[in-house]
Amino acid sequence: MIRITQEADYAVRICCILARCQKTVGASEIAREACVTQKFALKILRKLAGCGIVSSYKGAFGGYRLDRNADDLNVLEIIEAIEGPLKISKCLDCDHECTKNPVKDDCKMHHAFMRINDILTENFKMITVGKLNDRSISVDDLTGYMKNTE
Amino acid sequence: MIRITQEADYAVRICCILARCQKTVGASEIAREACVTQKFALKILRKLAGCGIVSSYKGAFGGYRLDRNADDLNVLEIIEAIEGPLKISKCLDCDHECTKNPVKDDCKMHHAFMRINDILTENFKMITVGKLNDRSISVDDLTGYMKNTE
DNA sequence: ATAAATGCATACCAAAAAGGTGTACAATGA
DNA sequence: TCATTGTACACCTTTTTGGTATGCATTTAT
Repeated sequence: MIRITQEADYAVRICCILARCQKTVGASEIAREACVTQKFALKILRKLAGCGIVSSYKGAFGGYRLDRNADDLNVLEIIEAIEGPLKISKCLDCDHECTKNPVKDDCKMHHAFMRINDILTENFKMITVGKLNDRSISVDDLTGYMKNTE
Repeated sequence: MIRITQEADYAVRICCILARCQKTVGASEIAREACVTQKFALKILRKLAGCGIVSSYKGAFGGYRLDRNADDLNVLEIIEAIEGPLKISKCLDCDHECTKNPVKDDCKMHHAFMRINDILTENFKMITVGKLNDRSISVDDLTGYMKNTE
């Protein structure tokens, strides 16, 4: 159903929260802020930590801290940290295998999906955590002018 | 995982096949061409028929026929015939309810997702069955120049 | 040292969605 | 009138999603 997962959605929200805090925050507080259970927050935070988006600190007064500048951290990175590389079709999973069509050049849909995938990728990349947190920014400014991939 | 369903993928392929045939084709032949079981093809074809994309004919020598001009039938319509309206986030499902955030204007992600959704919609709309079938068209021509939604 | 506070790793589970099948029926046309 | 086709709908199985449980490892305050 071409849909972002709840987990990735939470991940973006969590990054926004951490960007606003600018300090180490415990998982329980993050979970409360993001309206998600602590267990689930921990699972998400571990994935973000694994990709170098957040740093984790153990022990008393430990927690997580955003490891990146809010304006350099984009939504694509966060989504891919949770869901893996963005591929809108099985067709794009492996370079040498199209759905029911082994010859890549014979599968026009492969090219079509590849193009849509690029467009989606580019646009997620343009939305940064900084922009999401900036309440003064207008909807149209979120992705900026569309780049033509040509 | 932000992915087109296999069913929608088949649906597009089936429309491409029907566009090339230009005649009434039985479900069994369609299924064979699309490399899918007949039962599943029938399910897909019924959805396409329900949306007026194909017409169905019962009885001996019955089958399905594309009810639209290949150049006017775009991939968005086919996907939506199968999966329903394109909504990349739960956030967009109902106008008055954002995930864990009842006040729409407080949910920046709502706006971000809305914008991404529009971009995706526009681009799927630009890919027609005619273009997919036209072997002389280049990858870059598939969606044409990107429109800025501004 | 040691206890409390925290994160880590892994396995597990339930619900939902995706992908697909079975059965019985209805319409058509040769 | 019967073979051929589609229709309707309920059902099933597998995969993905969303989330939990358990036990362990690390850190810091005291």
